[in-house]
Amino acid sequence: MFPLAAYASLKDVASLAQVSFQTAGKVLNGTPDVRVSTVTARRIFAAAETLHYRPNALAKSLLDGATATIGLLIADMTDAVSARVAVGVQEEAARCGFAILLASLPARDNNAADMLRILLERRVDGVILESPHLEEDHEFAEVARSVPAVVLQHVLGGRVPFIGSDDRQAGRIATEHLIENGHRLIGSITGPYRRRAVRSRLLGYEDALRVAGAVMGEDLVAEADWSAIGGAKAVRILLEREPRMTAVFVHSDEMAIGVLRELRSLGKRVPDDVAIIGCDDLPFAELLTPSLSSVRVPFVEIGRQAVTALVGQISGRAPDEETLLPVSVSVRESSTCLVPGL
Amino acid sequence: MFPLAAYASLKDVASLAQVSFQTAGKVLNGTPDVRVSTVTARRIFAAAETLHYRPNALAKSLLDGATATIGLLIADMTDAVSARVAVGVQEEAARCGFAILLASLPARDNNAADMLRILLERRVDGVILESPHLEEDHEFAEVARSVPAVVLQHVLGGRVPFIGSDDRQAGRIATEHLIENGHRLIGSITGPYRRRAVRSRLLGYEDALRVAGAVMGEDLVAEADWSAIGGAKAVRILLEREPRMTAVFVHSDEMAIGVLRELRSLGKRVPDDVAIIGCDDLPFAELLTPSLSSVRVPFVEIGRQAVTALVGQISGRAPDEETLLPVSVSVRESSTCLVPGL
DNA sequence: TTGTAGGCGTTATCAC
DNA sequence: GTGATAACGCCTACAA
Repeated sequence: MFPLAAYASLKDVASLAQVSFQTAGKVLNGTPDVRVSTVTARRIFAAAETLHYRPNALAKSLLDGATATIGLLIADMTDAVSARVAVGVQEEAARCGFAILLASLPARDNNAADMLRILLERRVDGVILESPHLEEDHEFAEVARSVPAVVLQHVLGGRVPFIGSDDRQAGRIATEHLIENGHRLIGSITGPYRRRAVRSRLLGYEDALRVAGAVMGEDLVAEADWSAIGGAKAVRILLEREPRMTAVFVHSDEMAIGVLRELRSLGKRVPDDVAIIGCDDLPFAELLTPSLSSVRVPFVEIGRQAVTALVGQISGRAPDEETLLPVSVSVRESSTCLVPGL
Repeated sequence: MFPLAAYASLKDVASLAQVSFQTAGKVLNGTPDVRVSTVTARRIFAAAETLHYRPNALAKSLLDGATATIGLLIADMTDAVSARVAVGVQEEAARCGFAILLASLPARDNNAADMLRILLERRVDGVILESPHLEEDHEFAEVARSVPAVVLQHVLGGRVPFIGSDDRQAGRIATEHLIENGHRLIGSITGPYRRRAVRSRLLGYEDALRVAGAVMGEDLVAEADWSAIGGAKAVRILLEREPRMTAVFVHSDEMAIGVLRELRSLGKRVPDDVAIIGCDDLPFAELLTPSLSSVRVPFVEIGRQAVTALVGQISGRAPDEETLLPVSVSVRESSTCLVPGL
């Protein structure tokens, strides 16, 4: 309960052990050429023990210019996706001996610059940037390029190593899954078009439709805002435009919640009347009724690989410009007719 | 994309601006007695700009013995509860100008000591400790007492400021809610007894039963392990012991998922045959079918207040020994008969 | 108006 | 075997 000033220093230890602080340092670090009498050494260890001595990493960092700390900028930790990424980052960082300096930026105030300042002033060895809404921010991209960094969403001008999931594949396999279940008139409820991931998923969706010779058209696509309410509105619009639609690929599980609710209140059964597949495969997907099929995105793994790439980069290895992790389909009730053969 | 060594220092700025580094420092810090010619000042600012100068917080910390950084030890960020606490911590810390150094400890290896070492060596000004499974760890408690700290679960020997929710009240109001809905034979599915929060909730449950003159007894209580599967097993045991039981207070939403499933597979309707109320009120509670009533615990607020208390403590204010935040009941379908008057 | 001196806790190098 | 010196980047107090 005593203030930081009470952290013991090497000098405190040394004076208690009655040696010079350099000797104390050598002994405590196990320096190879420790030609110190066993008695002295024991005295030093004892002193360190009683004073709860802990080396001051700040001083060390000042010397060798590295902090063994990674800055993690996360858009919103409440968000299940961000939280999962953070877990992966933390796990792998711990394994590599790196600490995590955390900064998150509630969308309300656009204080990304402030947050980055906090990280950079503390001399993090590199940063991992997860902040979708800054995808089009010039200054943000500039900073990302000025420091060892890995981004989890594309950044204006590129030239920063990117780790993410294969969004085009996500759109494709989701749609293929619906096609395999006999659907031909398949809609899509997307996130905001300005997000690159959204456009990629849309491309994948179209890939699958084209290959299958299924119906395509603007009427079948509705843009929403990632929210459940947005999803609900979008599905209503789609059904007005194309009442015969029998399946929908929704770009996020969150929006899919709204879709399921809206369909229920419209008297449509899922999956019998309309099949649904979401995207992200968050834990709650299997808790919904009907349970929600979804494209599994390996968020934790993305976090882990971001650290791997960043640590590599910090130690001088040239990083890959882009790493795309594969996704898969988690099949559940919302996309599979309970009466097969239909 | 260049290494940390490339961070510009005050000296770099000074030599580019052709002044001594002390002058540069004064100008950039806006020191009150800046009697520097406007031209010189402008030169210095320009130099700082082109070099992307950022003060080195490490060096500053070395001088004044404070890092404006809080260590956050979180049991498991995957856990929705921990994640919410982290959000509150991050929010409030940002507001107070503190950074967060994150350490989490996957239960598997008991490396709490390692994690704390990482934080302490980096000279955090204080720590916030959320690690339920260390509630009975002596060494852990010892460390918590040796540094400005706030704990989010009780700690062996006490004497560390605690912030949490009023668990006894949680047990009481959950049970009262069931009683008000006409139930007399009310079971409880708890977390592990060794957890203090569990024992408190149990006390609150008994308080409510006693006041109402409702049935009490060991047969009505089953201990589980926080998991959905554990919840499922527990409810089956309770019903074997007391088939007439009409309501259950479950100590976590996670366990309540298992309870809902088990009841469904036993052919029991919720809430008509058995009413359920969970605890935590995580976002998924309202997504379940039937939607789950739950005791709302203000996790984000707990995180915020932990920071407030810690920052106070760091700046010398004596902290409260214990702060208990009030909880409330979120009423949903699982605990309220759709046919009122029954 | 600008520059100098000393020190924060370390470690590396080198001398006794 | 042990200790002195210098350096990392910054700040405060003081001298020119």
